[in-house]
Amino acid sequence: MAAEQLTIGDLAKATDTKVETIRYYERIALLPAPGRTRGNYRSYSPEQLGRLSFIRRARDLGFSLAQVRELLSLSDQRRRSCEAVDAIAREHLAGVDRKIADLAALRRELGSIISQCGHGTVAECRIIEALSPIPTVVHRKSGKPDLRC
Amino acid sequence: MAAEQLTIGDLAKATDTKVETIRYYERIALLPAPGRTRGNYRSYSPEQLGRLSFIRRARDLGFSLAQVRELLSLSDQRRRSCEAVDAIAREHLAGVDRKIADLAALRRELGSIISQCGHGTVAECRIIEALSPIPTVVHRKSGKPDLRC
DNA sequence: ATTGACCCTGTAGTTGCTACAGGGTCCATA
DNA sequence: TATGGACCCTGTAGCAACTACAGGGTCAAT
Repeated sequence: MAAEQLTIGDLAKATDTKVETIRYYERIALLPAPGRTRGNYRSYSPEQLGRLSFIRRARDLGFSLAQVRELLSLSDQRRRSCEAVDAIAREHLAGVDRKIADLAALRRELGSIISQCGHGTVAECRIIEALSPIPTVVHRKSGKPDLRC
Repeated sequence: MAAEQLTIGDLAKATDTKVETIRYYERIALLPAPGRTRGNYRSYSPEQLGRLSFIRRARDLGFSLAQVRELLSLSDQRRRSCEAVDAIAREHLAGVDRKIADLAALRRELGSIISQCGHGTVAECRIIEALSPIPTVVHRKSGKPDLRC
């Protein structure tokens, strides 16, 4: 392989990505199909390494592949205002904030359920109990049963 | 349909679950196959409603289907100690804590990247820059490129 | 010549649903 | 009695974002 060129394994090591994942990115056209060697091995330029690093970094930060795709296409239009880039990042940040809030609420509830466990038998277990809301079943004369927790 | 029996739609409404999801739970044997009416409609007992409620509540609390399966099988052994139940719940709680910590770290990093955006052109955009660590090329044996901004 | 590490394609699995397509059933109303 | 609409049935395929083979080919060193 020529001096500057890299195998898929090199790329994988450099970016801490599985070889299969790189081929997957190629299949979904996130990475352009690289050249091939005489033996039909993929042969990457350093530029492709940069592109893959970008993708992996964005993925590590929790951007979806759709967002990554958009960021990549924006980053190619160097003279444009970076407003759209900023918007994507802010939107993602808001999503992360929502997720944190949701998990915090969940954590509180889970913690309180666990704290009630008296370590007795399953029959008396408060955890199981807390997970078993019994919905009331009300059969109405003129229609479908009305059921709620 | 007999007095106490419920259709799949009743169950869906009562537990805020899609009909397809209930059939999916049956397919993966999380719910037992119910009886059928003459017209081949699924016919559920209130007991099945309780089981589905349990599943949905646990899912809402972030337990995986594998964990739900385990909790369900434990909850059937009423005379056992609830140690195992407690362990699953605690393990899940620890997982939630890890996720919160990860997201908080991500949030900090994302926030700092965004704050550096000068709102100029894409060429000068710090967000894109922060996402584009240029890895050192060539065949390295150990370590990966420094992907920090 | 042989080994072993690497590469190739293609397909199927993962998790937890969700969305049809193409039919059948049930019941109230005209 | 016919018909319309709401509900139900099975089966299959799709989503994200990979991951894991199977069954082979290539390459460099010994």
